[in-house]
Amino acid sequence: MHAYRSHTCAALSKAHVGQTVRLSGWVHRVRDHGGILFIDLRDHYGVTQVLADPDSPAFAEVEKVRAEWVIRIDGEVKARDASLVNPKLATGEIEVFIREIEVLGAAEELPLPVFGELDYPEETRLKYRFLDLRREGLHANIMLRSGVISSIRRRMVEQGFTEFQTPILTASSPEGARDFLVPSRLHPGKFYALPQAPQQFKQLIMVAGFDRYFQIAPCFRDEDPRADRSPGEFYQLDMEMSFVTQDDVFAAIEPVMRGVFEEFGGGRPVTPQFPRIAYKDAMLKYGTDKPDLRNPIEMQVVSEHFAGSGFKIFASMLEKPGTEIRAIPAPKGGSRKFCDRMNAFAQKEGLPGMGYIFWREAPDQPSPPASEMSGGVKQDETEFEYSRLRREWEEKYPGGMEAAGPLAKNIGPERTEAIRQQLGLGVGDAAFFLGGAPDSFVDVAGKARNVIGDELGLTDKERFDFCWIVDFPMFEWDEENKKVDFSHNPFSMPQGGLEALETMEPLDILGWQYDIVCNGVELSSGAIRNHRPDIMFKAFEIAGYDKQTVEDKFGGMLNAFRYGAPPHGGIAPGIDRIVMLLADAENIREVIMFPMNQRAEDLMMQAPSEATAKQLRELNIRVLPQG
RNA sequence: GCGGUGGUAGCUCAGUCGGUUAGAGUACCGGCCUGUCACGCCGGGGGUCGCGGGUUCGAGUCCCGUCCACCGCGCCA
Repeated sequence: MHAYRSHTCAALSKAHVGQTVRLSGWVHRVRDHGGILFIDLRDHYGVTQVLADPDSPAFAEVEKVRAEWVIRIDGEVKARDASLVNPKLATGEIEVFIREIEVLGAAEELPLPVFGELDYPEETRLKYRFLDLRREGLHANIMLRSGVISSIRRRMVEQGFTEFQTPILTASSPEGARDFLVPSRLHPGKFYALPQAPQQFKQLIMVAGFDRYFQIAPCFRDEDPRADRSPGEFYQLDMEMSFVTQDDVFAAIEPVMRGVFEEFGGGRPVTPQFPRIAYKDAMLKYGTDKPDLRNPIEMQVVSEHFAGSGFKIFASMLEKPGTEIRAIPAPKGGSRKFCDRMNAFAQKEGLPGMGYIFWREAPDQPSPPASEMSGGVKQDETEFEYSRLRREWEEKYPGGMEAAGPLAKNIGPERTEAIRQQLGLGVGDAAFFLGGAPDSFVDVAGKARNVIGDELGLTDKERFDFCWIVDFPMFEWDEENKKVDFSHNPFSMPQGGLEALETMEPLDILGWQYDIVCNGVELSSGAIRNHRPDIMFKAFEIAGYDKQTVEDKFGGMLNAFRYGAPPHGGIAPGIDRIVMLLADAENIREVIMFPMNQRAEDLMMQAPSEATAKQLRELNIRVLPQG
């Protein structure tokens, strides 16, 4: 028999009854009844109940084991009585009667229990990551990650992509995030940089004629982390293809993403064909360029209903150029309580507030509360005002519907009704209104849309809703430096090519740039690249970089483009975020085997750490005292 | 760098208005228990209340400072 096991802890069933078997694993749980003792024995594959009683020669030894000891047992497979079968266990129809036991690895008192799915503090979990990884949830997430990556590889290879490795020790990139630097021993005073992405390499691979490249690529950026952004390093499905348009890239990657989410999404529906949403439309309808499409709410422009209206704040706002009033419809949000809560939310987010209207059934008797129907009019002078308003409302809302909220009163019934019809709302619904220069409120509008969708239960959580965000602007106005700058990737091809750059208003030029968004999470950015030096110089000129600067910074790639570069493009979906979505994880550490903490430290390996004097000497490096 | 929340037993947490010897569950140790699968019952050990200072007759609790963790902002082409 094998030294450690004849079967895994998931392998035994009724078919093995009567056999003598050998199992090894961790003691998951001990239940000692004195005269009989049960152990749930666990390995990577599953759990098997093993037991002993005084008839077993090993009984005295078995009584000594504790949680998380590693043991090997020999014993015989017994069927359980029908009443004793454990349906929660794959091996629940059998148990193994222990004849012999060997302790392979004892365990001290645990700093972190493996049994159970309680939450524990990050610090403990990271310091004892090997224990945390034994636990069911995290263990499953890591296996999921592995499955996702091999599925991606298979799908890419099936489509004719080839995986290549690109350098880890490379040159500092002048644009983008902060680099990790690695000192060069052979070149005192010089440094390598870890790649922020294999961007330039993959473009060079296209110039080199390999046509279709991909890589599960490690990327390094020395920036502060977030819950969904690990410190320092992360992985991308980096891919690039030649002789393609934007449509070709979509056609290549969309089935991979959809396939992976269908394969690992646990049956949750996946968008059959990813809709394409222009950046401009996304900002308008969703208040963000990474919309959660599970949320059905779409915002609309309603400026016309407020221009010249009795609601002076918006009316006078609209007299300034570049301002707008936008509405967030909130189906089923028609209660004062909810509306007030959302108004408070907007204020917490730094806006003066968020006006609202909500629609409800009109009371049978024409006696709406003074506070709603008559606005600021005092109680004792309302009688006349009342009946007039009442008549107006009843004419306008024959179904017995009335619009409540201060805004409705201020703009009057016609405008209120026009808004209702535009937004397609009815009794029980509400709408919120934000005004001003869109830049000043879209962020809050986008957040409010999320909160409304969540609170009203409009957002279906059991789905994966994908979309492409396309037509990103090539340039944006950099307020800080008072100049035009690239808004995303400077290496993207502008739509319209050189002619657009030469003739159009820079801020109106769109790029062949695109994002994949799923459930409000930006999974990746990509672009059709600018492979023409002349167009590149022109684009950089618009952003204020002269020819020499471009030569100095991107000489390597530019030089390659001078010797026959194919049109090419690609994208790079983030592996960690894909797995997060599939695992329903809020934190990226839940899908990374050995993550660092919020301060970019590895508490288990004690990284970063000081270098020895010898190491520093070899590298010609002196560490400055901390000031 | 800034803001928010937190730090009490190995672990998860409670601790009232500042007042007796700081508690519970779990883990650990001992005892009982032959059908449990979060086994049960009895008993025991275990504390620099993150750290430093202050107010007070008296501080886990209030004040100041500081450290640590997480979350967010800045940052992330």
